[in-house]
Amino acid sequence: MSRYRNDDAQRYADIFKALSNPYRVKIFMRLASCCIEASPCGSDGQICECVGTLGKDLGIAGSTVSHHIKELNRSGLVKIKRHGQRTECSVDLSVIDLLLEFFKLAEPV
Amino acid sequence: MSRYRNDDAQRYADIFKALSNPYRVKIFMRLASCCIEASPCGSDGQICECVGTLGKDLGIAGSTVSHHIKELNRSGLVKIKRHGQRTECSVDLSVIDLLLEFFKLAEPV
DNA sequence: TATAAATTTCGAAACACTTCGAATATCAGA
DNA sequence: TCTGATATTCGAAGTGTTTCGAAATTTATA
Repeated sequence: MSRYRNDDAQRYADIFKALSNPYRVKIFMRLASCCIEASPCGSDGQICECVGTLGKDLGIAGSTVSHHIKELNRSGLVKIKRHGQRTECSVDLSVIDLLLEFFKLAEPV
Repeated sequence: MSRYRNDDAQRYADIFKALSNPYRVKIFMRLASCCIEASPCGSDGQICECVGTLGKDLGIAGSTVSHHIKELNRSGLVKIKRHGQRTECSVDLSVIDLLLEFFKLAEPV
């Protein structure tokens, strides 16, 4: 067990739970992709999308999209920031690094 | 959305759901770690642990450990193989590679 | 200030997950 | 073949998740 810190299990479980729903995975994919494809749309040059555009192609109610984004935010995967009428969302890269480390530790040296 | 294949969302959600429980994360950590720390204990030289040893420090019923391992297996994260009285478990490295790619795509280039 | 747009909160229904102990199954060795 | 060790399946209770539409909130603009 020593390659990992056993105390971190709950933290990782929370993050993976946030990605355990296909709609949330799609939202995450989209946010992660727009860092490259879209031009910066955030208020401070940070790249993000808002709840409305994220829910557009998902075929679920807006209230459900809002709920899913809140879950992603709670886990730390996604940052949200109100700007005017819109809530802008973006992937938090520090959590991505954490997860990359998590799975790198599972690979043989 | 084009850095990712939208159709893969369900597959990823299934894998992350398998890791959305802290006991399953602990089991995964332990299986991932023993590839280095423990000497090979699998029947064919493959490194693994059995249900009993995995559940030892978890403080939950054996039937629950069995259930969690089945979930990990269903998602493809863990291979299981009956050998004698014991069921040997090991991490499937191809899924680890898949997940490393998933999160690498979320990092800016 | 009044209205419209974007989002969140709320309550409810349906469904899925977690965990246990008891019962059952599988297998090695006496 | 009988026994003990290991593991799985089953049924049940409690809890958590998903989704919706309606209502409320927040903010820009007429």
